Amino acid sequence: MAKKIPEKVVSRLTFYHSIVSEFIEQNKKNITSSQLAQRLNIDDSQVRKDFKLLNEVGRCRVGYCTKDLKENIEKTLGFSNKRNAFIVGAGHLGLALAKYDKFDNYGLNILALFDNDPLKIDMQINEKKIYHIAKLPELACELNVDIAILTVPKPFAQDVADFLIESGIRYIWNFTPCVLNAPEHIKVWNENLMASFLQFACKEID
Amino acid sequence: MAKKIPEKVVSRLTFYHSIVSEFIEQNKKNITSSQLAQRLNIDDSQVRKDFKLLNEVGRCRVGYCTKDLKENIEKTLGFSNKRNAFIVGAGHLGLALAKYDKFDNYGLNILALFDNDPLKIDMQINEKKIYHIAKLPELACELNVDIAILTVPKPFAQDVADFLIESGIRYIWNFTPCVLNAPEHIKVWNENLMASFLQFACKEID
DNA sequence: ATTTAATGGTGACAATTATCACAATTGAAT
DNA sequence: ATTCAATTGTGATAATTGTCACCATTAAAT
Ligand SMILES: NC(=O)c1ccc[n+]([C@@H]2O[C@H](COP(=O)([O-])OP(=O)(O)OC[C@H]3O[C@@H](n4cnc5c(N)ncnc54)[C@H](O)[C@@H]3O)[C@@H](O)[C@H]2O)c1
Ligand SMILES: NC(=O)c1ccc[n+]([C@@H]2O[C@H](COP(=O)([O-])OP(=O)(O)OC[C@H]3O[C@@H](n4cnc5c(N)ncnc54)[C@H](O)[C@@H]3O)[C@@H](O)[C@H]2O)c1
Repeated sequence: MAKKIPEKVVSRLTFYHSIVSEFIEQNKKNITSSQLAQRLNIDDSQVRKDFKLLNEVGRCRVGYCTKDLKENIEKTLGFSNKRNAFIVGAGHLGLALAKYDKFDNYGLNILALFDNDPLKIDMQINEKKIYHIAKLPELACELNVDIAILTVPKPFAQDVADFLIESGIRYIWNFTPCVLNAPEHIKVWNENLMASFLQFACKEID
Repeated sequence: MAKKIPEKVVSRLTFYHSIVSEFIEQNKKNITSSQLAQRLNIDDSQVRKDFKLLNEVGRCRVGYCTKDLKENIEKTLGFSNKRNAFIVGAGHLGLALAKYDKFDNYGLNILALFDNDPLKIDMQINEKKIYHIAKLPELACELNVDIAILTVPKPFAQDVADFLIESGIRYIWNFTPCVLNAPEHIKVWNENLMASFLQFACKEID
């Protein structure tokens, strides 16, 4: 195993997966590289190159078998390789992420949310409970969670991150507009919506 | 003008901007490539290469002037080049985006939100009003808006997108897990959180 | 004035990613 | 059976992106 899949390919694979799932729902047995390419606005040879990485073979004049393809993508991206995580900050964004149906299926198990607003404590969202942030160290240890999704307001982001790190969190998926300061052994992944928009804006609008 | 800035560089520039702004708040006059690199966990020569693209020159043993650098990044990324947009779907995610303070500063003007839930109509969020979705065609025309940020639940995504396109929307920033079907002249930009996580997961956690 | 060490600048190279062109295959039409 | 056209597979090539090594510069220390 352990074939390294390039970053961009990973991104496309998730899109292929989504489209293929749709085809399967519509009882379509096959899908061609150009059907996928058209939908994503990319070159069809790109699609075939991607599938070659997965050792997925198609048939001329027919395309790829949707069922096989879907399973292959799921295996490649490791959707069955579950990872546990907490959401920290049960505000609008935190709740939206907790509701996002894809995470559960795709290997990211969100076990609970945390907040410091007394009104929110003990609420349930999508079968996940909201705990007081003070409970996090204990629960992180107990449930063996080392991934946190950070969605608190900007002014508190650094302090909360420090607290998470003290609590044993090793991986922070950062949705706040702060570029966090963290020791080297902590992995921070900044979600960068602004950059995403600017690329959209530059590439597509100018 | 019109120097093309590569995609990855755009992403890093937004991070540099954030960190430099912080330095300026702290009254720091200069910042070095290695300070920036360390914070972002990248190579310091990368930072210098990026700045070379902006024609930003630093001084040996001193670094880059924070004020100049910030202005340069803002000019390069076109923050003053305002674009108007609507948010369609005023749920958790839509409201979180409406509250995200960065957009306004960085050239994306969100003028209003739209929903079909009577309870939400006429509410205000962050000085933006929520309108009934039926009002969208008229307002899009009147306010000259051709960008929509799509945050409705998955089952309605395609139908709503079709409606947006009929209403004159040309650019759709799609936050739903659907890969939308759209005619060629419509630009769709899929925000892909799953891919983002998988990259984080693969690169950093394995 | 001289030395030193931190820092920027840059060319060479390596790795990744995308595009193009076209041969090979094969289902379907005749 | 033969032809045709759609489709995959893939090598060549181009474009983008990242890393490394090392020189040049200069503020600070002596
Ligand atoms: N990066 C992005 O793309 C993006 C997009 C939208 C929003 N955001 C950011 O996400 C963050 C959350 O946005 P939102 O709209 O959900 O805000 P919100 O105000 O709705 O939610 C923040 C939540 O954090 C909680 N909180 C505050 N301090 C806390 C603490 N010390 N410990 C635990 N919980 C705490 C609050 O009680 C609240 O429930 C903001 O930083 C926002 O800028 C980022
Ligand atoms: N791509 C991502 O990274 C990501 C992350 C989180 C959520 N999401 C997606 O974003 C979408 C919204 O998530 P959410 O948590 O905000 O959901 P939500 O249910 O809180 O909000 C959806 C809103 O859309 C409104 N709506 C429904 N049908 C409509 C219609 N026809 N016209 C106008 N408005 C309509 C609803 O009234 C509601 O206010 C979902 O598709 C979700 O899967 C995507």
